Amino acid sequence: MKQQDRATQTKESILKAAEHLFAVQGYEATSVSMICDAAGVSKGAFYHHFETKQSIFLELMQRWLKGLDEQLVLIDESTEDVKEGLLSMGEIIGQVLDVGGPQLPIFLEFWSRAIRDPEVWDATVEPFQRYRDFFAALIQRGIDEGSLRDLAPHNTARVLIALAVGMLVQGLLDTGGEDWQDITQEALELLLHGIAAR
Amino acid sequence: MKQQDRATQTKESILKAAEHLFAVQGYEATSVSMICDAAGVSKGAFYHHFETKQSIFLELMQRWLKGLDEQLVLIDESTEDVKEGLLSMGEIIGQVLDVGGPQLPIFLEFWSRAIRDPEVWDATVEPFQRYRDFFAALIQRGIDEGSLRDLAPHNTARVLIALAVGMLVQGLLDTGGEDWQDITQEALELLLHGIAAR
DNA sequence: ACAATCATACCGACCGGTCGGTATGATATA
DNA sequence: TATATCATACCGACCGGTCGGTATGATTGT
Repeated sequence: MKQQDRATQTKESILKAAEHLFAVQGYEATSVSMICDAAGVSKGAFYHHFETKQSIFLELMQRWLKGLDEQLVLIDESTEDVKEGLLSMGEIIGQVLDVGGPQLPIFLEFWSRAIRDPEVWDATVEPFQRYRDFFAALIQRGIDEGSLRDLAPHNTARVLIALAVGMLVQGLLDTGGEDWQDITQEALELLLHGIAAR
Repeated sequence: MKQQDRATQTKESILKAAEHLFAVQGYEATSVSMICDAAGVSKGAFYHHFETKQSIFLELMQRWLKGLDEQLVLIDESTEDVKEGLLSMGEIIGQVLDVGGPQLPIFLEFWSRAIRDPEVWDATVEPFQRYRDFFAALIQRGIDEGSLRDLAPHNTARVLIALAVGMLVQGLLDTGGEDWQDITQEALELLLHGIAAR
């Protein structure tokens, strides 16, 4: 096999092992050695491909958010009706809880880190502000076309994000088998009642 | 001075130092030795009063939640109108962000722990389910007296909690000087528009 | 004397990260 | 094509340091 192929394969197996261990045990509780063992790779290999332990998380986060970004763009393009676009956020949350469920706990860990570490903040929080701006723009569109009340778009977007984040956190911590996608959908409809033009 | 008085004083100074350090640096980043240094106390004293490092956090959490409980009871008693009672949640969030602001980041840290550690879960998450039940009861009251639409009270309560949690998280992570109490108040009014009987 | 309260010294595990060295594929030269 | 040279990928022992926790003795009020 070519040298480069082998290299990327190694790096990929490290990333995969790290992703799994982070999800199951959390970030702090996972040591670099454990990642190496799980990946069947030496510590030297690890530090050949990654500068620090934190850098591997940041790379994982980047990939993860990229997927979210694409979903948002998809919604943006396929959305004619503004209200419908806002409602579709419920689907996203359901998908996020389904697909990325096991890895979501790391977010809590890194949100708390983001408060003190600017590098972590850039990688984990800043993207969410982009999402907020996205929704704010969508809301502005709704106001312009007269389907939404004339509310401050940014604040309203904050409310939407708050709803999403709060639902995610509850979904993580509540052990019961609630269907959070349904609940979120319901909540969005309630909110829309308040936001929609009369 | 009496021996017991001195003992409680020591314990209190340990708690105070821990609370401060946890707030500033986070839980994991704060070592037992640091707490002892800050409290002007030896490690022996620490482990005389607390079984483990985690136990000191649990005690702090208990006290903290007790304060929240009292506020809720206060609202419950002084509330004649259901809608008004729900709106007052906005004030609570504002107060929480004001008073307990510096210590809130620890919540993120322990929510992520709560997912794996049942003891932490009991101390940090279970209380919030009581709050949810509280709001569910309030909503039920509103439905009974006809001021609210006939929606599933538990799910609606979840939405309220989600809003609160989401606002708190954003308040922690957004560096800008937004007035989250105002925004929350606005959000609650929007939601009430959707919930209120027509 | 005796128990509660605290100080000191210390333990063993583990952590993120480094470093000297090697194995192996890529590349240039003849 | 054969060989010398070099760069990349990887190994695994090891380091300084920190951590939560313990064992034991001194002090002090009762």
